[in-house]
Amino acid sequence: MSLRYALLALLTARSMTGYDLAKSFHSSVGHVWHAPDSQIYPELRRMEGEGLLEGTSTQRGTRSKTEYSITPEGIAAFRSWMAEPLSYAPERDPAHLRAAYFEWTDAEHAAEQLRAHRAHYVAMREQWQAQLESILDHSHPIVSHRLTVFPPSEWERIVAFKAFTYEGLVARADHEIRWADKGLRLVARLGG
Amino acid sequence: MSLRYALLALLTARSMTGYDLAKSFHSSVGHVWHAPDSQIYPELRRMEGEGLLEGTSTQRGTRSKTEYSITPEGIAAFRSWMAEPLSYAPERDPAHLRAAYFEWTDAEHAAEQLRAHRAHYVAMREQWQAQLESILDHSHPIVSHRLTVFPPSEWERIVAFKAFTYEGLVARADHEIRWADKGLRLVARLGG
DNA sequence: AGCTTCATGTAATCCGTTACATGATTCC
DNA sequence: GGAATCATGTAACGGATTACATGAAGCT
Repeated sequence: MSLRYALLALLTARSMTGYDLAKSFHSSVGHVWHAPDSQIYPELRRMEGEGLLEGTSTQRGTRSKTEYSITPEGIAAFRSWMAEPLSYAPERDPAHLRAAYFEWTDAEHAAEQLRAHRAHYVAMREQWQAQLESILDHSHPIVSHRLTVFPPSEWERIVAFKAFTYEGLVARADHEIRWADKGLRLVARLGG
Repeated sequence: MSLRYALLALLTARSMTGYDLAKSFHSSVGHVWHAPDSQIYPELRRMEGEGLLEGTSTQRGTRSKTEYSITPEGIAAFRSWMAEPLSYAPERDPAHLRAAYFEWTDAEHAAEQLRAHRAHYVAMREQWQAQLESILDHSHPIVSHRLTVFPPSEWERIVAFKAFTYEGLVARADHEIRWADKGLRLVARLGG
């Protein structure tokens, strides 16, 4: 359900073809809300059908591409989603589920899982940190373009909320890394 | 996919009827991996069909109940899942997605979301903390029963890994609470 | 001549969500 | 007599995953 709002968010800054949108998506909001292309294209179609987007197809030789722009109804839908209370999905955490039963495997396997957990969040942390830095110094292409289409009075808010978001994610990654390290020490102490 | 392993985990300690299993589930593993009854019952059937569980139906008047016990194949499946590397689901975080675009709503709505985020994790923290305490002092009914069926040499590991799991979740809740507080200060500073 | 990028998807399947359904028994 | 608990589910739907598919244009 959030996918469409992530797409609308991008389209508030500029119109794009499905392909460009998918690319922008992967290099920005996609770090917070992942979706594969195979979900993006059909969703754009559906949104067009519901009047949230307007699509203009252009032919170029045999190939066609569709440029999507957000409609006033799309903006209204995005705004009303923004004001709606969020509902929190019930917890479903495979890594912690695993960890709770580590006594069912040996020290080596348990340590391996924890190293994988650590590595995963180190990689995520890197991505999020890179996003954060490019947001703060305005070098992020999507954010910097957004600043050109909105008045300077909004710039601080635009940047601050995105920075706040990614700072939260970086801190979360740090927490997961610390948790994995603690687990590794525990496994080492308890042995196999 | 994890649901069945969460169910197997419970059944490694004792056989139970579907109903009792569902109840145990909600008061233990369910805090890490949520599932509604409507998912649990059919999953048990499927697992029985695959030979991971053995079900014995007993009639009591007009009603019947099925007692499930884990089979050797079930134990093997659980062990092999425990040794398997985990695959990490791509990030999909509605709260952070929202926060990234707070400039699209007013200070009051943004603050409201952050207060809801905070309240959600305060409630989760309480649950996780309660689990943690009852694990550490062995008053948790499911854990304490587990200790009676496994040799004392395993007790330390059984308890330590569960405590480690819930400590991680408590710390995560703390992090989310701090993030929300930081957001509230930011919203207050930037105004509406 | 071959690799990357452009430009789109379809199909099958699975997992999970939501809402609804039923009726007996035991405890107060 | 009424509420809580026992004891199960089914049905419909929706979102996400995985694998696969196609083929041209442009750059080296």
